[in-house]
Amino acid sequence: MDVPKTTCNHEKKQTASCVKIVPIFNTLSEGEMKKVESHAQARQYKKGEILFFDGDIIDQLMIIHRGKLKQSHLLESGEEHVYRILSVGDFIGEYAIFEESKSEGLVEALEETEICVIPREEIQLLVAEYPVIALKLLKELSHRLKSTENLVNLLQMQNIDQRVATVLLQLLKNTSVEGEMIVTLEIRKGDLASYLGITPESLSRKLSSFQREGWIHLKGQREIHIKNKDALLQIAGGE
Amino acid sequence: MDVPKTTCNHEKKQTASCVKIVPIFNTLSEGEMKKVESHAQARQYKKGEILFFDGDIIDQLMIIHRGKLKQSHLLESGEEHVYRILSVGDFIGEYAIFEESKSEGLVEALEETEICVIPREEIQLLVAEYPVIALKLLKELSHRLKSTENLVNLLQMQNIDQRVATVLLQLLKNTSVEGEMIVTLEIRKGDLASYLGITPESLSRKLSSFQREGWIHLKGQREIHIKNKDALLQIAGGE
DNA sequence: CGGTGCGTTGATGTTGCTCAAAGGATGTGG
DNA sequence: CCACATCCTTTGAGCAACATCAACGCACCG
Repeated sequence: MDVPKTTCNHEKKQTASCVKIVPIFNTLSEGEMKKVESHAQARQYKKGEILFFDGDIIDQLMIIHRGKLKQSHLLESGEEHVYRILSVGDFIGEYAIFEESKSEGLVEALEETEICVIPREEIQLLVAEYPVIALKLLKELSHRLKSTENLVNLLQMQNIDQRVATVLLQLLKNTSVEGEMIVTLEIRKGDLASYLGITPESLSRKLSSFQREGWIHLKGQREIHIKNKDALLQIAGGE
Repeated sequence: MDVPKTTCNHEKKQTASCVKIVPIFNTLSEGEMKKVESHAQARQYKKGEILFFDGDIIDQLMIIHRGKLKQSHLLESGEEHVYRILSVGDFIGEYAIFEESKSEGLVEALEETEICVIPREEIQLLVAEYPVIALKLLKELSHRLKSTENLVNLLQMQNIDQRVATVLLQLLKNTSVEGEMIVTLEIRKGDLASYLGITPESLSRKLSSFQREGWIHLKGQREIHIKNKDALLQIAGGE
């Protein structure tokens, strides 16, 4: 069961710029990259396709080349807890470098997505040959750990206003262009609510109330204009 | 400000078994360990001492040799959000391997604690010379990431019963001996509540109610006997 | 013996979840 | 290109759960 479950799984031989785009490898020399590429394989998924179900065995490193993925925990009750959104350059399966491991939770394509796949044995060889890859992975993992700890901090906030204000400020920092006071959501609001550990209804209400106060302006379904950053900062409180 | 802030900071020259005990290094050969040891320095802290305040610069890898540390985010409001308890073999400052970084949050000794300190430049040299160390670090970080994602999943649960039941089961798995149905808390309940993102009062009430139901039995301030694991499993729900 | 830090318990109020229904957006097939 | 179906979001009303505030108990330590 080491093959991702998909309803439609196109194998593509063209691994072209797949490796070059990725932070983990992009400092290697031209020749080294060629070598890595020879081990990599491209794979494509359509929006809504499931790459892995909870418990599926993962024995390969997978790096996003194009598109977006969503990682979530699925509870028996049917609830879905989104805990990570992956974009170009992000990867999953790093644990497979050491030992066969199982997917904790669901991995789903949020849009047309292309990934690079490097089997376990191959990545082990690569890491052994180019120690710098291990360092790159290490740095990447450190970053991920930091942002996950950030999410923990956010979730430990007891009231919703803080969480929503904080996440808006984070999104503003991470996804908007310099100085732009516009947040563009790359996921639906329901998923954002799940990420925040609240119900979609509560998120909707909170955003409406923020808008009523004049802190923000909701435009369409995916755009949030920040009108009063200071107010949000104050609500977000510490950190 | 690269010196940890402490009220009482004993430097000890005896780095004896400091390195050997630690998972990151314990697969090195005798000679290699000697070399690592020559770069390491032991440091001791008393219960309640603060190793780092939020924003302090960290440019060294620090590995716990004896004792326990607590990492938490401190909010302006005065709230403390505990997100990690470190025991023997755990480390902080792994990010310092790449660049000077700031402490996110507070690091405090929960009891008499001794750590191994390896300055940034030295750990960089060691990693360059022994690539296996990078792999060890990588594995360790993967583990940490997993458990942090676990915490996220726990915090995204909307009702408290689930969180408390889940954490009890986790503690049972991680801290108790084989088959023993006893959880021994290594932190005070207030910190556990913070970890769970709830108030100490709520935790106290929930534990009382679990006891009333007969699921658990509270003995003293630090011992929780699990009387009905299945009931807890059912409450914990999915995952 | 008095002080301090932590845990428990009680009363009360608010927050945010639940259930339900309607409004928009998006996509598909005729 | 429109009509319909489906999915997502919003809004409303009611209620349960949890936070807050406050007082008390208890252990540990000087």
